[in-house]
Amino acid sequence: MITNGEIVTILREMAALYSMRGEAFKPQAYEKAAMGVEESDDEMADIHAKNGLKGLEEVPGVGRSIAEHIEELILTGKLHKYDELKKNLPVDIAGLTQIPGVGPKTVKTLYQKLGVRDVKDLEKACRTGKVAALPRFGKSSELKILRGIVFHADQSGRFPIGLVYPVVTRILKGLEASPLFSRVAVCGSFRRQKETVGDIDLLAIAKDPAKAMAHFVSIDEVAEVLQRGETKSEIRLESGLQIDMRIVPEESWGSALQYFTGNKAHNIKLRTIAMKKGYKLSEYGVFKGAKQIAGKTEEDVYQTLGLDWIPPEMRHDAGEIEAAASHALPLIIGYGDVIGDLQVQTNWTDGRNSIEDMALAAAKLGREYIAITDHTKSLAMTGGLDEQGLIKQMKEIDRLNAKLRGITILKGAEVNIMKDGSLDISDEVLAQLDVVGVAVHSHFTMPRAEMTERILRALANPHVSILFHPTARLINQRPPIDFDFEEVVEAAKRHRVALEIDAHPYRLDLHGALIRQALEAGVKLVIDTDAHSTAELAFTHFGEAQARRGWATKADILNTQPVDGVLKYLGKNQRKPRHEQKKQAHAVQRAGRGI
DNA sequence: GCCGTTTTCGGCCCGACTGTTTTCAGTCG
Repeated sequence: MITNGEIVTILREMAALYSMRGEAFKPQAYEKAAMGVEESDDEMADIHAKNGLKGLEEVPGVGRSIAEHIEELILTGKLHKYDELKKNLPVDIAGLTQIPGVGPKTVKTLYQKLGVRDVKDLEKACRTGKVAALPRFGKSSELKILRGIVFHADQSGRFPIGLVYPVVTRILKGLEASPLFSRVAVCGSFRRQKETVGDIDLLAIAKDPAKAMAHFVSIDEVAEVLQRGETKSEIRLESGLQIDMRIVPEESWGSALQYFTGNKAHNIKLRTIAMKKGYKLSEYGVFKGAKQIAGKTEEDVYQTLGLDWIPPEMRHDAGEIEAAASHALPLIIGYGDVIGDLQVQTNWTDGRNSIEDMALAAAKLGREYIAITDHTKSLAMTGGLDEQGLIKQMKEIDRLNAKLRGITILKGAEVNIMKDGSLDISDEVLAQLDVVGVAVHSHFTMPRAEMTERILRALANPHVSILFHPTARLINQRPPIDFDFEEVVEAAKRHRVALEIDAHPYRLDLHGALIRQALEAGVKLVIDTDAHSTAELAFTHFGEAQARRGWATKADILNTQPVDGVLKYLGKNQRKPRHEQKKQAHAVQRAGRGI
């Protein structure tokens, strides 16, 4: 099956190919369509299977003609038009244009004049000085391309936000402390708290921009200055992370903040709205003719366009603009609203710290309760606990709860879902736990139908309270498992099982679109850190960001409530079966005693 | 090629930086 990613790559190449032919507006159209596919929550193949060509045409930027292209790709895996265009230019366009400074026109010139087909050819051409000899090229163009190639070879792709968060926070603090800047903010995907960030966009106000820029390009960790101007500069840190800075006049702060936060699709829509109202929107403000009518704050930019202010996490043209226009944006959960953590690992299995250390560290962060959820026995590599281990751990938790003040420790487990959907801990022991999380940790590539069955069977166990990291993806490392999310959501609702937003920076699972889908079905969610050390207990922030992107309110997230509320909700999940079990047990006992 | 509270035709987001040009094309975000 062809994936959205593959379709996006082909549409982007088509855009480049048309651009090389000097076509005027097709390139933008294909670019836009690529963006629409990229932002789509659903696979094009699924949309096509359900609603055919019509369904595809509903994707933003996709019209009749591109929908037919996508259909052809889905059905045959090929695209005639693409092959035809490519015949004249049989080169690795996607690869070449990934190199900074190399765009479609450059690719064309390089092929026609030097026969460059891929990055390897280009590197050779650069090293032999052939590129510098081309018209409109020179020594420094050649060097820039070469540097781009070398950089790309050992560092490609995007960084998980959790990885860059400490670095960015530190740099931001440093710049804020400098008297040269009167204001500094991080924009871009970092401000939107996207799961991964490609580079960091800084925005600043400075009395003396030249001096301020000079300071910026010489901060400690800089490995290379890529660009340096009066109002715009780019640097690369030793870690490979690129940081751009723009300095804007004070009266443009709000519109610049808005503009550089994006995302692109969101911005294009805003500009279109501005245009229709007879305004012009740029990073410098909202203008009516030559007169600036808004832009000092982000709020007044949105207001001038007839919109409520939209939280950055929601800005990716997924209905938020329409909701803002009709004043129907939900009041989403705030940072710090989560007061408990329902997935925490300790040194009883693969965590680094003791139960007590984790509890104390969580209390320090202001958490009111945590659930200890160590792995279970079938996950041998983690030293998973068996029934006896869990019973022993419960006693230790009782001891600590009697001793510690200010935090409640709940008894839990991250119970492994076996290949057939059964759980590897007996119901008798599960019944004694406060929090039974279940999760998939193996056999990730099962066919969709089987995987769905597997999860449904696990959720049907009456003791289960939470489905941990439902898609099991690892960002940049492992794709999500394939299952029918709709069916799982329905089952979760039926069995009163909460779905987890795992805040660990490599998981962030569920992601925004799935969160919205779960909430629309009326399922409750929890935000957990999945911490394996005391330091990782701070990950909650990233889970809250995911929840905000998924339009979740405070009421949608169980662990924004005090511990009693959570236990009550989880208990309801278990009460009936537990009650019946007890009745049964009593009956057995009575029978045994001959009563 | 897409799209529509100005449009089914006629528009299409906007601006900075670089390199190499002697006024601007290409790239990027």
